Amino acid sequence: MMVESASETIRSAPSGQNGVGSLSGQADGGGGTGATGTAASGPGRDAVAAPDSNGEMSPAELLHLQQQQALQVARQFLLQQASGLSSPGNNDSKQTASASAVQVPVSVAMMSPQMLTPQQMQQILSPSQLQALLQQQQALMLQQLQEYYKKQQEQLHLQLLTQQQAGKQQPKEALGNKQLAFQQQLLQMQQLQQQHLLSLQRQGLVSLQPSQASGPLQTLPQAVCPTDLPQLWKGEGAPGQPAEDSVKQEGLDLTGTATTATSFATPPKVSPPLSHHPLPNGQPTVHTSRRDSSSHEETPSSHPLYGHGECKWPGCETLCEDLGQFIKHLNTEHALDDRSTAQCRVQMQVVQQLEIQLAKESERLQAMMAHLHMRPSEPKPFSQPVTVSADPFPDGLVHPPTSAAAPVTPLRPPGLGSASLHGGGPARRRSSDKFCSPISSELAQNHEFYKNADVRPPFTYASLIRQAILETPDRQLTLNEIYNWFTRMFAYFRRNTATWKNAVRHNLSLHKCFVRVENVKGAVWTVDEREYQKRRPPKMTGSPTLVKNMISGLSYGALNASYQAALAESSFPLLNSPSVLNPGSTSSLLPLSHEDMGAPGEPLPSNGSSSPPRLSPPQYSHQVQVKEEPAEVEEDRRPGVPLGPPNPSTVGPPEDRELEEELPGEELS
DNA sequence: TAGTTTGTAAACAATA
DNA sequence: TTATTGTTTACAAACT
Repeated sequence: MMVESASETIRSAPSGQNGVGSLSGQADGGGGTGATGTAASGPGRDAVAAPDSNGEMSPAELLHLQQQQALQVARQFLLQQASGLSSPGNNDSKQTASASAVQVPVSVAMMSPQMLTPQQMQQILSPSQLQALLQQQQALMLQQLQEYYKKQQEQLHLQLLTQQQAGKQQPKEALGNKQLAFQQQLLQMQQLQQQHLLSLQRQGLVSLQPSQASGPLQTLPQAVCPTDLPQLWKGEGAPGQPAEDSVKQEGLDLTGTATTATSFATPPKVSPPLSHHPLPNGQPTVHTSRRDSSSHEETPSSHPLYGHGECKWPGCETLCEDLGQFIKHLNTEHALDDRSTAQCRVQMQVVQQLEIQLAKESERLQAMMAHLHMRPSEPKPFSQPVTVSADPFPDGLVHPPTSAAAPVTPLRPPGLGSASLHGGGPARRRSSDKFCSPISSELAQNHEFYKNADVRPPFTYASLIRQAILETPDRQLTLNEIYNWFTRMFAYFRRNTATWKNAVRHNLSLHKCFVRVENVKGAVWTVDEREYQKRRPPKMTGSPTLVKNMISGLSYGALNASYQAALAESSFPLLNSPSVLNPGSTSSLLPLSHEDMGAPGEPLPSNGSSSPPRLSPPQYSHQVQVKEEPAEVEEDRRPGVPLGPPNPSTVGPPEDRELEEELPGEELS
């Protein structure tokens, strides 16, 4: 990404010795707050189609705006439809259906069609209930759809008229583009409507009967289609302006307005083999499906492009007495030519776009439903950390989707004071570090946030370094890996590299809790948990029970894994207690320090016993074996042998005694 | 108010 | 020679 390359640029700049790099880093840090590429490339569907800086709206922007509005309403409708499956509405059809005393469970009502299959519904409801419900929902949805699309199209029509009046002095071509955009918007709504109904039909919620298929679906466009709309397509294909060009233009507009439809940038290069009336083969459009499902089967005298005595070709409302006349009209007016091909392409793009948008909206809806569904089991936002991939964060919950399915809102995560947000000058994070939740859970919770938002994490360098190290199975990292962890986890650390890297190195050297170990591969850094705990004595202001739990939690939470492995054989009384010797509880608490235990009042990880152990005992032993040529290096660097370098042979009873002496006292002080 | 902790900057040395 | 890594000192700000 841009950010990476930018940071690499800074990094490659002369930095280390003379501090030149740090100067550049400072200048960088002081100024461009939030103007980084991270923010721009952040999660977001909002990052699409940035509007022009000029005040006037281009047709593409207008179209985009309208698409957004339409989608918004459609989304609401979808949600409404999902939640209102049996909600006691005031609808007429609903009331008629309620005569059959259909009582649908609330749980059913809360489910979306995506969540509740017809089979499940059949299990829940009796056949009569099911049928009544289906009929009722069908009528309700059709009516709602009708109303909704009517409204939207009326609105469009109004806007179109306004545009026409305003654009009277404008060149005809520009006006044509706008009209085309409007027409396309209209088409999109039609398609959305049809597609929605089709999806409902697929799910068995709506049985698209022929009469209904040709009812609202076909009457709607007609009912609300403004009289001047048919001229749009005709005008668009007027002589002197090749339809292909306008479509290309439109294709560009689509590219600009499509949210994620990258395929629009490359419209189909080969014109699909067009016959006179059918749509292109293989095109998964609603037209095709609808034709297959309804029109062709039951009424051979009908045509998907013909309804209510009108030609349903986009933009054409030519009145045709009968089907024969319509066919004639179709063959003459909509024959295989450039214009028809172009219109067909537009339609294809419309359908494509709608499919993508529908998929996105469905995905969003499912994520929302999933989120709402799991909410009751989510007692406290911060007390229950969430799993992030393989991170060894203590948890026991299902991680809510943080990917595209659930876009991360770049808001300040809860619990962060304003001080945690980076601003000018050095950030003094102690307050936030003190008040914030445990770093692991906080990180887990806001992993995506910190990853994408250019926000300074409210943790000290020491705690971050420790977290980085503890996240690895080996509990050791090279300096460069620590760097990478910082940049990977935090967008904030993708800039000012000289500054924070210096700080990292400084912290590594400064704090005794970070132990440098010579490995075969080179030097790696480990965490001496005991030293880390010493660093900042916890404040035991909670209830006696809390303090007690805290102490016991600390007793093994603060221990390095390897050290625990060694201690497992020792006679250390506390560690020999059943709870401590329980591999499950031990491992689940392993990454926690007193800081991770949270501030007083926060739930202790004792309730994390239900969460699965994060590391298996073999992993501990794996950690033990890491350092091959260590001990002497350690000893002459640090006065006391850290428990970080986990060689069982070097870790012995003296350590145990030391721990036995120090631990309770230091934690209680 | 003094001491501590933390962040930042910088100088310097060792090493790849 | 250069970049990276590691150590150390100094200073300022926030906090205890």
